[in-house]
Amino acid sequence: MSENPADAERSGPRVRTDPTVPEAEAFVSAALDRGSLVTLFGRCTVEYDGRAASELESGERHLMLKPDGTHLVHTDSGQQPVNWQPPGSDHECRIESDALVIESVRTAPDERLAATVTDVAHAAAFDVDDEASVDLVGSEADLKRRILESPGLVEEGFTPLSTERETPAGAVDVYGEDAEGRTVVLELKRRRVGPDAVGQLKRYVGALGRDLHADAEVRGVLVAPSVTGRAEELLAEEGLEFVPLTPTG
Amino acid sequence: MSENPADAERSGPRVRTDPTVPEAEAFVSAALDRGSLVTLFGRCTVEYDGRAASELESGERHLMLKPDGTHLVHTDSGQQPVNWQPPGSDHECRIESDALVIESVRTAPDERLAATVTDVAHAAAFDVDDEASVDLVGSEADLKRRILESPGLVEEGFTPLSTERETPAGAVDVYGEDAEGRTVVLELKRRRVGPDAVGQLKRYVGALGRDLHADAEVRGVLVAPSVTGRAEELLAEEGLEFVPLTPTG
DNA sequence: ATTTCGATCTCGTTT
DNA sequence: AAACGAGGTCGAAAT
Repeated sequence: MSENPADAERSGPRVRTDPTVPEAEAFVSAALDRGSLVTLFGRCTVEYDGRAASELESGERHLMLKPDGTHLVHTDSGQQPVNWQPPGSDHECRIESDALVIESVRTAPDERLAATVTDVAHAAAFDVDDEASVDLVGSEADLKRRILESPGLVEEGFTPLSTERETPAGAVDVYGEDAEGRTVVLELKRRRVGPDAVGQLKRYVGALGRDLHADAEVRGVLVAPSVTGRAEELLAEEGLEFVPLTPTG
Repeated sequence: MSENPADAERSGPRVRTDPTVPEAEAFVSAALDRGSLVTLFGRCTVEYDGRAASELESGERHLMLKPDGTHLVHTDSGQQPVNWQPPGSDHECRIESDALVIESVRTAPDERLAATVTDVAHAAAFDVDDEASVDLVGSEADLKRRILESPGLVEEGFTPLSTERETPAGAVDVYGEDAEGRTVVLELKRRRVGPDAVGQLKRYVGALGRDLHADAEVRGVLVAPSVTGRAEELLAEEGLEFVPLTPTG
């Protein structure tokens, strides 16, 4: 297919509605070569093989092909794509048995997604200009910042000494000492936590206890907005503590 | 905006290229009322407030509005949307200061995503017909099936007794006994595992030990394709075992 | 390249 | 509604 004159003139999106399969193949192929973001809507089957394997029978779906290799297959419900291929893949498209096959492949791990589109209802190609990146507030990093600025929020007399303290069990979130000079390990979570975080904290406390003198007392404190019932039991069982605190004031 | 005659005739997607903001507002509003899947491409800013809070400065992005309330904002890279709103939200669109504002709101938790589109390059609405669901192979459920069919894969003489065994720490993946009649707890993972899975297994073994007689010996076995170094250390430290096995033969 | 852990994790299941 | 764990988790930082 030769370049559509209407496309050459404009700088905006290129669009085809109800193209034939050969038209769609030429359109998508050219758009991928140009490094555009490509979207398609139509009836297709989808096959995945790699870390697992999956089959998706014929239905209408929305496909998105990103220039970084991402391939997303969306239905009309759910936040997550029904099928996908991660960034780093190579997109290829071809015609096979009168259908448009779009295949995205990557290595390490070896995996492959193939969408076979029998009816293309719509195709579009966008050249994306986006320099901005998202500015987020309310993460665990914000909780850490809040504690370092106001250590008294954890408890009267708490003094942070390090946020990079390495242990054989990994790096602890915040390492410091209390008013009596006892070692304190903080495990931070931005939201309500379950038993997993208690396990993590326990590993840090144990590893740090072995790292220091045998007679050293190490306190473990979980800092989060709240804890579940099971996590509370585990905390008591392990002699660990909890301080309620949110990432934002 | 009155219904475009070309739209009424066709059953396929409805499309607008380079609409004015009022045209786009009417188009999106009608499509949302119809329960269509709506996509837009254009220059916008995005604001989120809820579980956290974020700002995204002006740039070109792809928006997807699903009839279930999902709102996805994609850039030209990355598998994940740069901003989003989960299913269960209500979409609303309006004009504000010559821009198209699309806001998706939900409660429990209270959160809100608003995209302010200053230039609409493309808008489309699709009525999705998709009955099929994905058929996946290679999950943890497949690994469990494989073990129940061939318990000898775990070890000679292993006998599964239950896959629903409840403990105070939750339900164990597989509960059984070895050739000597000792209780065995299996924790299954479909892929290479880190320290978290060891912690999980340890909780089950501990809970089951307390549940049974005080003198009962409970073996804990992690079944997965492989383990990381730190997980291996933890296994040894806790007296737990590892059996290499993949979900698929 | 691998390991580790956070995430506005999402999603399903069960209580 | 809350809790709990899986996920083809993804993504980023550290090693």
